[in-house]
Amino acid sequence: MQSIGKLSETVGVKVPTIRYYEQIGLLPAAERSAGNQRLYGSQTRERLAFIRHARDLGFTLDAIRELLSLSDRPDLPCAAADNIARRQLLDVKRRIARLQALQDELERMVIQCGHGTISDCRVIETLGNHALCAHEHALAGADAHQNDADRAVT
Amino acid sequence: MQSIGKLSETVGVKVPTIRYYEQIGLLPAAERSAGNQRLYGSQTRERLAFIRHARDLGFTLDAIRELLSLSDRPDLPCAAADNIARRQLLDVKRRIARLQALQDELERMVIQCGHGTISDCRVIETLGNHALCAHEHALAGADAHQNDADRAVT
DNA sequence: CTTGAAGCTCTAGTTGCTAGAGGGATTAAC
DNA sequence: GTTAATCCCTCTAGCAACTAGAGCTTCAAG
Repeated sequence: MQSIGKLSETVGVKVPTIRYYEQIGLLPAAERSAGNQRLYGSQTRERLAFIRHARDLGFTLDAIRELLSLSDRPDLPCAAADNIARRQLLDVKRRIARLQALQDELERMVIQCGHGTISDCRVIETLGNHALCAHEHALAGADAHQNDADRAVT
Repeated sequence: MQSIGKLSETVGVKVPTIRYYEQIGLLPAAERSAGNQRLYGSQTRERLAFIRHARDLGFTLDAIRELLSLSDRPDLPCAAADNIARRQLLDVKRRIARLQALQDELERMVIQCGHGTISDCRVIETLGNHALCAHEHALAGADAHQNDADRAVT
């Protein structure tokens, strides 16, 4: 049985985050010592490691919740888990594509900077006048108004 | 002079977002009509377009605040603006690199899925056991505990 | 037995918005 | 001229996924 601090250390998740996961029901309520301190066994440790790993791969807590409930039912077909992972993969691919467009634009901006004064700064000018852009990045594409997922790229 | 709705439409920023920008001081307090409704001229419209464009390129509101205050002083050297853009570019590059690692890992997970039951699901198994990963993505690298910027990748 | 670290609960803050309640203003049709 | 629809106003609260801090208790080492 480990204290929350030890668990934090071994799994690599901060103490308040572990408490937060318990609070939102991702982790079961921990056992307590005589003095009301949380104690963890190997089962919760593994669950936390699972969460940590999935977070590292960019899954949302909601997706992780789903994956965890799937992993509790080993007899079900794995299509659902597969789908979640595929969705995540698509999401990652979309984000990469968008970031790459941003990278191009930023590179253009930075390269063109003549290091003079603000009044002829390419960075400021390009930001102020979208027409100077090489391509469209988020603006005026298929959907002029971007959605949350697009915003989340930052 | 435009109403907030028209401004929203022409610039492509939602009405509550415009009010929010005013509230946090990114936009000046708008003029008001006799009936207390906001009215906007071309100057604020341009400022908003600047903000919109910079947001699209992934700049934080703080960075945008800085860029805006720079653009108000055309006589200053443009090194500061250049630096902000360079920082942003580095950030984008780091994010792309990290997302690409995630993409690889997710692809491996998905490809190996035998479409059997959860009990032999590669997705679940890989998430539960980080040792199965091909490389290290965020875990156990130079710094075991990831920082905010890494998290922000989602 | 004391001291300092680690733990506890609770509230509030972060970023960049978004949603909703409960009202007033404006405009177009009739 | 009025009425209905649509806009706009302010204010508060909520989202994800934590993080930080206050003010307290418990534990482990010396």
